[in-house]
Amino acid sequence: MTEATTDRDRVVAAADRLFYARGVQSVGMDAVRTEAGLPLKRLYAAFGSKDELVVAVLAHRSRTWDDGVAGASAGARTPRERLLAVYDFLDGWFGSDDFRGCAFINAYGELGGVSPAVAQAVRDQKQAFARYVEDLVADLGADRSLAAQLVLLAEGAQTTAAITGADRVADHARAAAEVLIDAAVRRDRAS
Amino acid sequence: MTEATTDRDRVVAAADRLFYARGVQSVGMDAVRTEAGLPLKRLYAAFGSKDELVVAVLAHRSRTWDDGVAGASAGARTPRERLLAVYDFLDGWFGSDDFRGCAFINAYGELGGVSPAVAQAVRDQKQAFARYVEDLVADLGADRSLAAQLVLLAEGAQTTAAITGADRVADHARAAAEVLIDAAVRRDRAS
DNA sequence: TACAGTAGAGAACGTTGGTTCTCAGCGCAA
DNA sequence: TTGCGCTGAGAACCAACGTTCTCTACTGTA
Repeated sequence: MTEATTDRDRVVAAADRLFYARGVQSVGMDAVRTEAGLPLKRLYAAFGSKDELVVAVLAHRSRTWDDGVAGASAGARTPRERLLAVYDFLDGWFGSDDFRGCAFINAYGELGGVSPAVAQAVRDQKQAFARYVEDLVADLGADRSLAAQLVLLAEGAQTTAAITGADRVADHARAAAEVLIDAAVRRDRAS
Repeated sequence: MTEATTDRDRVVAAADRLFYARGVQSVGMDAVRTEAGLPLKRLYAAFGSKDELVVAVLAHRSRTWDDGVAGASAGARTPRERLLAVYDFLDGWFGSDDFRGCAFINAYGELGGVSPAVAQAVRDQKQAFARYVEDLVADLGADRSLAAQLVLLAEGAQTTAAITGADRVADHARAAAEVLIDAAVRRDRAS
């Protein structure tokens, strides 16, 4: 059981690297096997099919995202700071060498139309993030629609950073978020 | 030459429908042929390879997007209205039955890592849109960073609407855009 | 040493996909 | 009418891929 878990981890890590860099369908199971350094038999013992593996990779990415956001907001003291920490997290991520956009958005574009399991996994992740932002907005005492707006900025930043490769994308998102938060809080106080 | 042009149009329209609904790599050339109602020979006479076809489809989408945005802003009188018209255009698009996100973002996620031609086509489209917004922001007399912020909202709206299927996504983007525009104009006046 | 069970490496299998080729049928000039 | 070039339909071809199978080598045990 211990070895099986280790196999799963190794395969997921390898597949994640390859899928993220090249897309899912451009990567054969043989490439995954080579990257994981495992015989095909053990790969298929760990995951019965490529579909299963894709879903497992997305689940792993989901945990990584949650940890990253949580880590970035660790030092934040107020809901406002915790909200803005999301964009700081994005900023760090965008700067990494292998950054190629949001793996969930990429997977959805590639497989969402043909794989219900993938589509669902992506929806779950996006819903969880929206929920996270909504809770912080609620803590802030602002209107729920602020959360939707802040989510749009985060999503847009991810695709824009991936495609254009521009730096300062996260800065723009953060600056916009500040304006929106302040406006929402002011409106809230006024009413 | 006339027939060749018609063939190209038919193939591009057919491929666009299929690629957009299912992703590029999930659609075989045979399916394109069937959808276009053309013999394979004429298909390959019009486009030498699937890669060429993909690029042509993106170019076609680009024109469609430009026309859509231009059409939505036709009745707008001020730069502010023209900027907000972008989100009205998105709103109408999000409501269409076959909506499945931004074809460029989808293509980038699927093929950007392996096809330089696709990656470039996507970058070109996004850059053109950014330019369009920048020009309007300049007309407005606001700071250039406002344009970057408004682009993020539009991009985020497209992916969020596609994945979550929520309605009112474009409304949230538009509302946020109004706040950002007003704040930028106010800041501009103050300085 | 002899043997049973297992694990690794990669061949093999069946399918699919992109691309090319074949061949039958048709319009048309002499 | 006869032959010629072209067109359409789909078979054929080759490569790649997901998945399974085979065979060899090795480990541990009596």
